[in-house]
Amino acid sequence: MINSPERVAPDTLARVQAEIERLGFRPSRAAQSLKQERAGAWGLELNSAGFGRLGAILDTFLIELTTGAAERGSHVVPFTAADSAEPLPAYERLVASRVADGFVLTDTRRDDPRPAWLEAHRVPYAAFGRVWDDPGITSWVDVDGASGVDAAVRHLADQGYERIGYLGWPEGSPVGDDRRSGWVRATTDLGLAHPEWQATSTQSLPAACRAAAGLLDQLGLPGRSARPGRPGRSGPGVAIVCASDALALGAWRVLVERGLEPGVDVGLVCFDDTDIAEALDLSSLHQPLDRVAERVLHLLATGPDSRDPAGGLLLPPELVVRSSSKPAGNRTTRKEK
Amino acid sequence: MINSPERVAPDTLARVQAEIERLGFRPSRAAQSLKQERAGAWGLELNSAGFGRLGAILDTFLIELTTGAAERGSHVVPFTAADSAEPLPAYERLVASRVADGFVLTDTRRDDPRPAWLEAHRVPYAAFGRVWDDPGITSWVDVDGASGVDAAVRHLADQGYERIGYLGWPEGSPVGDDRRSGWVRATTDLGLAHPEWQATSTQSLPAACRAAAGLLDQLGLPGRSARPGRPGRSGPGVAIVCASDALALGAWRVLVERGLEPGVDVGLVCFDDTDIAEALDLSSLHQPLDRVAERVLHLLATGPDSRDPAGGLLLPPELVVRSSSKPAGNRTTRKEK
DNA sequence: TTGTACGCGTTATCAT
DNA sequence: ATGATAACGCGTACAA
Repeated sequence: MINSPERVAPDTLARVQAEIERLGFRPSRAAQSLKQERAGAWGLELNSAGFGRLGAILDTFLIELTTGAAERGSHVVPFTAADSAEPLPAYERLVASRVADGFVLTDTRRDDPRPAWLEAHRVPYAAFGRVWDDPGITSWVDVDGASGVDAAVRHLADQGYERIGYLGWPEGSPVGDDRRSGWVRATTDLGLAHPEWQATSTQSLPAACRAAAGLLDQLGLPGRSARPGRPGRSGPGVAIVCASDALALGAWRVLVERGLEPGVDVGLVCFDDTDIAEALDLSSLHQPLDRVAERVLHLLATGPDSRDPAGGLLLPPELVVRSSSKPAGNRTTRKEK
Repeated sequence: MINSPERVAPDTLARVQAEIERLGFRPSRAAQSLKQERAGAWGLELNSAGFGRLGAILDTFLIELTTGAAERGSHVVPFTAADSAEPLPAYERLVASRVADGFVLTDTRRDDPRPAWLEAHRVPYAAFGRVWDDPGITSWVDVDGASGVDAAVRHLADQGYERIGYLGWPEGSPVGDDRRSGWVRATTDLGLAHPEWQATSTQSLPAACRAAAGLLDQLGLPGRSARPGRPGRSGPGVAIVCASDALALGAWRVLVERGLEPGVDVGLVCFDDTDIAEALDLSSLHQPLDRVAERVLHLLATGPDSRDPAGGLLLPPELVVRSSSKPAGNRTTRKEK
């Protein structure tokens, strides 16, 4: 009766509604789950690695996911795998005890055992991050790193920077290679290609600093000693695009140490738009996590769209322009909060 | 039979176990919840403010909480309040539909409506963060900011720093005032008290930089220009304790801009031990989130301990010593990863 | 249009 | 020691 109000007399409906209000009645989730044979919840594996790699991204994603799920009458159940190298038992438990109807995958990687296992057990899932192992799997959403970096390069070029280098992760990581390819593509298109203007580093700060320092030297940047009077510019504008906020922090540090100001002296754009980017006022590529969450939940609810067998969905990140990509000439005020 | 194996004949038990294995039987969580009239889950409100203020702390806390809950056979159900200023309806919904048996509160604040509401409705809860409004409530765990900062000051004094300033948040926030009191206490105890050696700032970087610069001037620190040859030390060692990693980032920037090296030239210790502290190699006060989570879950499971009516539990943070609090003389190697 | 009865999967109680 | 049964709260199919 509650679930099909149109089949009931108006006055009885009103009477029932009144009682519901009066008693504060809410259906019991457990009883609903039992009857409907579905939990009304999606599992989300929390692995410290994921939080680490994604920086402050995953917590925002969790909020979006939680909010979106609530709008669709579901919950998110976070869980951890005892051994993050062997995540399957944890998934199996949740499925077997029917705590989760399906899963949201994050931190997808090469040789990820989860998609195959979930397919084999006919457990619904949707991934934030491409499913790299099987192009036939389309149940994912990801952020288009290449087009993001491409846009960053074009933005820098628009701002007048001409010598645009790239500070990325060592080759081999799918995400890193994807992002780098955007730099290659855009600099080539713009006639600014210099394949040697790149450096790689892990996420560790000392390594990032070393890599950034080397890259800046390559790009022909004068050290602090060479510019005592701080003249406007010392040649064609130099800029760096970084594959992550952590790398950008290293580059930022080197700039500050050399007495250079991000933006004015060297352009800097990074990926992920975490707290760090905001704190340092760095231009950054912001991932549309709300739309990712929406899409993931949609995939979960409906299954991969059979009309769209082409593949998963690639969402472009949005470039948030801050002072680190504004040359002196282009800005009105400086360092105002 | 499963739940009281001692009341069953050994051979039948074995037979049943074998079938359980063979069939892969797992009790349905929904049916259990229905029968036992408890959800087996604890609600956790996710508000962007909390994630913001706590920095990268809350995501780690969530992992600890999730892991700990799993060990006790429960789950964590994250949820968001549509209007974070009016969180109660969201709590009410979860209670009414019996999705959560109780709640973990974070981001407790003055005039927090949640504890009173939960008490009134006899809903179990435990807070990470003191319940400021009612000293009679003991269902909380918190990190002892005062003793943490106290320890940081003593550590700096041990390392030979003598002029120890404090960079904190504006007065009025309970957490900030608590941390500051540790500085007051320790400097007084050590005979190093200089109430004027403090500055306040919000979490924003420009503000933090301004405050840090002013504080350093007060502490009598020479600028870069005054120490061209970089002599070992230019007077009694200067150090700053910061109320957060964000403030420390501001202080760090000012130091680097002035050509000073954290630790060698100016001691620096901060609170929270987020990625930033680790990245910049800053000594930091690490919150024992695993123990906080343990205790919160314990409180939830047993209710506030009636034998311990004194109040909640205050856990001391652990000082992680990195290069930013090691004067040149005390260190063996520098800047090694 | 309204009422009733069954069953979802467990657990606990009660006879056997 | 074991097997049968009721009830947890809801949704739905079917009867009235």
